[in-house]
Amino acid sequence: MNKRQIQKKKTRELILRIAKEMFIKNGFLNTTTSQIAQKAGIAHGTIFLHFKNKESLIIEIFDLELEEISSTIQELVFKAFDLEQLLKQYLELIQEEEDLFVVLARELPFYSEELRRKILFRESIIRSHFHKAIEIGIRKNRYRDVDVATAVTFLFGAINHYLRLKPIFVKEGSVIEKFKPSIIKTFKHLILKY
Amino acid sequence: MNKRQIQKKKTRELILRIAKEMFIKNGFLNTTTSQIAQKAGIAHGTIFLHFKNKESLIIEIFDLELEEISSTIQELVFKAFDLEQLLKQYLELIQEEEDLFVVLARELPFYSEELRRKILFRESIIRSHFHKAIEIGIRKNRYRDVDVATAVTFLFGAINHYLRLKPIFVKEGSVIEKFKPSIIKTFKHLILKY
DNA sequence: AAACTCGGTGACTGAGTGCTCATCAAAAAG
DNA sequence: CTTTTTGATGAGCACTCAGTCACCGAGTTT
Repeated sequence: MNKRQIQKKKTRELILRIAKEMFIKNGFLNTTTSQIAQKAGIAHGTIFLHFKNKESLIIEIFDLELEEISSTIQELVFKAFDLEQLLKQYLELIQEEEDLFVVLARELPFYSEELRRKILFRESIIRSHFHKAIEIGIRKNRYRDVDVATAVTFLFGAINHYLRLKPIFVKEGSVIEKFKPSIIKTFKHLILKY
Repeated sequence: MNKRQIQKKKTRELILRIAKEMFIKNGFLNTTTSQIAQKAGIAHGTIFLHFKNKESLIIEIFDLELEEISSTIQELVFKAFDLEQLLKQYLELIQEEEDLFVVLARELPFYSEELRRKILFRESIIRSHFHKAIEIGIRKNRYRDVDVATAVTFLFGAINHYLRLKPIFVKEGSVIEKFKPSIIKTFKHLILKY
């Protein structure tokens, strides 16, 4: 790898890093390519030297992210095949660093078919892990015999509902931190036998 | 009221009606003022004769809508002070005609402070009704002693989750209709004693 | 019937967008 | 050292948007 190739790779990675940062902070639609270029300290046109267009830029970022989160969750499920632990660790995971997926999911209806399909695919992966964990609890006779798919929707919906509102409440200084433990506690309470 | 004033009022109402229709269909951000004017058969500039800007247009629509839904829900709670019935009727209500609020909530993070506050206010009204209904169930010893606020979030989250995905699934022809009864059934199952 | 009023018009503005391409300069090749 | 290659540049393109304003003509008043 010569000097030119190294520089090129570096610029490419810089764009990816800055773009991801800004997409997370402001969403996809609210981030302009000019802003990305400006913050990265490169020319506007450089972005389109490395990526066909704005969409293929986020798709690459999303795919990298998907790979990472998939292996993380997979690991998580293997380590803790128990709903409560899984739930707790998942909440910590998405709490720790603002997740690109969560931000993208907010703008879901406005994206291209391709990106939407990818986002829903990621969602289905996470859902399937919760599904499995609940199913096992039922089989072990620890959980009530509920409709698993709907229970997962409740769970997922509550988490997303919280994440959707989080940036607003955080900005307004309201305390919503107790939400995390209470989600775990309540769902446990709801699903455990007596 | 002379001819001119009648015409003016008529035009104003036409704009409100068409705009609401289009905001529901395509969202606020994806509807242009030109589109509204074109569909209403008026000049683009006429809109700004009646409303200061695009935002004050939707705010007026939203306020009218809020008034209507508030009284409807209030009535609903008085008629059926029981969670299952309330839930069922609420789901039917938002199912029947695509709700402006639901559409707006999808774009929530991208709006002005004022509009966001209004949307969250409407949300809090609905939540409080569910809250009340669950609390009563617990007091009557029919429901399990859960954390009510979180239970409402589960419920609300599940409904919103469904509504958020609905337009996508409907477009793709997938069947999601069984979701509505299963949400009621599962929540009832989760919250009822034994 | 003339003068005035005022709601409606739509070409226009200017700020923004994603994206392009002639040009440049530094690195690589000869 | 000279020529060629190539990544980066940024002014500028075509386009979209919300919002403006000089003008028109029907309605109202005198």
